[in-house]
Amino acid sequence: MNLTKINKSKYFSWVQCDKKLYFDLNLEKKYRNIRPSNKQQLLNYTFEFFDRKYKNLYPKLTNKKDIISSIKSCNTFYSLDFKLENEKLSLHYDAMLFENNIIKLFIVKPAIYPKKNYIKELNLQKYLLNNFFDNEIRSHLILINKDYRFNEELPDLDQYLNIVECTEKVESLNSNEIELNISQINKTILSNKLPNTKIGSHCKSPYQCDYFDNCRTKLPDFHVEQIPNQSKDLKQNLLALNITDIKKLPDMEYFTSLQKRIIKSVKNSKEFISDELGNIMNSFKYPLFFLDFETIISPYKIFPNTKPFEPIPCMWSLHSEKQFGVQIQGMYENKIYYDRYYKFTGEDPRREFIEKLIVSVGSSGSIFIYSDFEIRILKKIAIMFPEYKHKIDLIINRCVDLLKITKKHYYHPKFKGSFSLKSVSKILTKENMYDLEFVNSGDDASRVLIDLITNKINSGQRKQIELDLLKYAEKDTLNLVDLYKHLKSVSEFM
DNA sequence: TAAAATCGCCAAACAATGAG
DNA sequence: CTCATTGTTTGGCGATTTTA
Repeated sequence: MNLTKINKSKYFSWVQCDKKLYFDLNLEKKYRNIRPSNKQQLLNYTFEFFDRKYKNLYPKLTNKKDIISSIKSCNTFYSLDFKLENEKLSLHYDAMLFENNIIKLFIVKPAIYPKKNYIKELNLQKYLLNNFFDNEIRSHLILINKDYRFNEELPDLDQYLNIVECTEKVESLNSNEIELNISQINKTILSNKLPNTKIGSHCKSPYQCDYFDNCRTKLPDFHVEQIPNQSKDLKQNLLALNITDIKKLPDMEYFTSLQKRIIKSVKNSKEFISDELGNIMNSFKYPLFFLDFETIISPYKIFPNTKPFEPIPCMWSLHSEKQFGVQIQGMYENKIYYDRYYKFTGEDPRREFIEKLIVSVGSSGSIFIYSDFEIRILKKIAIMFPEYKHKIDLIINRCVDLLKITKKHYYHPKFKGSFSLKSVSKILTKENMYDLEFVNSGDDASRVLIDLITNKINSGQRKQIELDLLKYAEKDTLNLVDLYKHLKSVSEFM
């Protein structure tokens, strides 16, 4: 019988959760959420960097045989993008350098600091190398220097790439564990039975599992994992209690006030409305604005004069209610206006973004936002365009964070412990389903936005995707309007 | 009485959350 | 990834109390 060789993806699937590996092997691809990798461009940069540095010094080897014989005979070389395997493991290596009898190992990651799971990856690669050679191995990560400033030219790789040596961190890990893991993984693969692993923090760490929902179909609607801000202690206590349903929880002291409120609301199937909500909802000044920004974030250059991972504002959406509502045929109706800005052409939108926004929000009235994201972006813009700093500060002072108000003064069992605008919107009566073809979440929106701006979308689909994105952005601020109306109406009965 | 244990307070460190 | 915010845990430090 031929054992399936373990590769990196299988190994780390299992490390996260044995059930995840089972699903990887047994569920059809269509049920899986395949995300496009962000890594290729950085790999290309790395190859370019190594070629430029070592092409004239050392031979560049590509196949396993040459690599093995060169190391055995102490001949320097470098090698990019190759595969190494023994009878159990098959791994892909980004880059390697062999000089002074030392193997230098490199893994490329579009990130800015070395994370624990990257170190584990290096450790696995090192383990396989140790199977072939006794040489000293030094481990490195090729990351991105977040302080690098893109200019008109191609990035200066000496500055842009951040090569970090992690040998010590890798050596602090236990490599006996790998051997054990491998035999366990083989057992899991061979038995091919669904493991009955319970849900837990591993479902999101280090990455949110593709099968997150698969493991939750038969669980109580109000599972204790939905209780937010759980401390380590609380997690342990809940585990020890062995109660998974919030409704069955006994009264306990060690919950925070927010947690207690949520539990009470779930148990009574009743929303929570604070006494002060009414006053707060009556304290805002017309005209009312509802504002949302869309930004793009990328490790790579999109516009000159930006840094890696710096959010670049490209689009805003603004609903407004100019005056107090009037009664129309018995219904309390307010006229809502809509205004927006966007630029998908590939030119830097930042100046126009702020200039148009300043005009549109005028000089008075409360501006509702959700989270402080918009404020933070505005502060950055103010640094960039000091001539607008004063006007921007005035806008910031008019901002009201509906997230903060909601979290403190309102709860509905359907929030399921989450105060994100998406879960909060679920209680609003109007049809709020995100049911567009291309854009159905904030994630989709930012991905699509960046694809539009960097012109990665073919012209056939472009029009439709633009429309979807615009509709999505409009819906997002409309959700904010509806949330405002909802909070106002529930507080009026108090 | 001196050393050890305990307490209270504060600041620093850490973790979780939201947005994109 | 970032960054602000909020809440929690941790560590330091002196003062007080307990113990041998």
